[in-house]
Amino acid sequence: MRHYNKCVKLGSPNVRSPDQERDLISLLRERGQRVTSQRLLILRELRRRRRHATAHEIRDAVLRSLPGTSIPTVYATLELLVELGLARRIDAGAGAALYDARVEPHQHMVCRRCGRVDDLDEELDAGPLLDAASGSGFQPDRAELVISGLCAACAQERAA
Amino acid sequence: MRHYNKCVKLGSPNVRSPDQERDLISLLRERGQRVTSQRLLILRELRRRRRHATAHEIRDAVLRSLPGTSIPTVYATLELLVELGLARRIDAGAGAALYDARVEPHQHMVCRRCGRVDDLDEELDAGPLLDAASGSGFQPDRAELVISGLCAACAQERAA
DNA sequence: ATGACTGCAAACTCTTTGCACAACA
DNA sequence: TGTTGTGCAAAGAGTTTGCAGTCAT
Repeated sequence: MRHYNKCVKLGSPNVRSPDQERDLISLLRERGQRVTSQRLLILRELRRRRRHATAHEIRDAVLRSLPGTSIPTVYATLELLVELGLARRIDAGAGAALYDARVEPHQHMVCRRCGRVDDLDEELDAGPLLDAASGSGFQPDRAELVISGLCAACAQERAA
Repeated sequence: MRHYNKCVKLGSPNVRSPDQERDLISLLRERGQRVTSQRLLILRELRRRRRHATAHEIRDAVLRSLPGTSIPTVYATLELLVELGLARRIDAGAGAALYDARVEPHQHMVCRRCGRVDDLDEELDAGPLLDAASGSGFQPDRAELVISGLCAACAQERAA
């Protein structure tokens, strides 16, 4: 017999206003899936950050208001959010995967020295590429551009 | 005292004709680095494959002609080849990193179901993106586009 | 009440590191 | 001969899996 932390109930004072997560709630109900405090808070934390976050960063943040939240739950929830179209997963280099609540199209710049990832809000005309992909029998879903190089800080350090 | 496998000497019958790796040899000599049979064979194996390969696939292939080749050596060599501009590293999804001897610009399609990675030989006009990146202080190095979706086989299976 | 979800522990994979020996130059 | 490179073992990081117990519905 093992000892388990109790889950925090939905009515918990830590999960007061799920107004911001209405979209998640209705998507979950549509699919017959449950609305849990973990799911609400993980999305809230992801949205609160301007920068991309790793699963572990999200977990640390969620732990403050929802102690006991486990890493497997964070991973499962982030993957669920991606599936629901409420988050994006960015594979930048070998390290940890990044998650981002900004789902509107934008590109990323990855520093090859410090690993920093920044957004690049510039239009990308991926149309011809997607057409070419379709032509080969592939069913394209989305296109993601990653620009690698040196971030401003690392470039300056290296010049010195 | 530990027991070590002997390295295979350069003159080994397994590394007969390094003609195809002349570029690697001269690059190494320029930098004062050594020409080893591991480096020659790893590049040869990488070039022999039409598809991208993981470090472990390369190791398995190299092991046949050069028993004892170790994983750390394969990783170090692949990274060296990338640094020398003779190979490319592709980060497609969470799994293993892929390496590719095709260094001329081309894009990749990743199947979100089976993980298959295919080349897409289509021009990508990343100029404006790179300019925008430069404008923000970033020093762009290269741009890589990954299109995710369903490969032909998986799309067909799913339709059935 | 019941089945989906969570926490926990541990396994798994990929990659990197430290050190002793080997081999290119 | 000197120093770079390699093999080996093991550590490290990130992620996934199995199972028992819990909570939204």
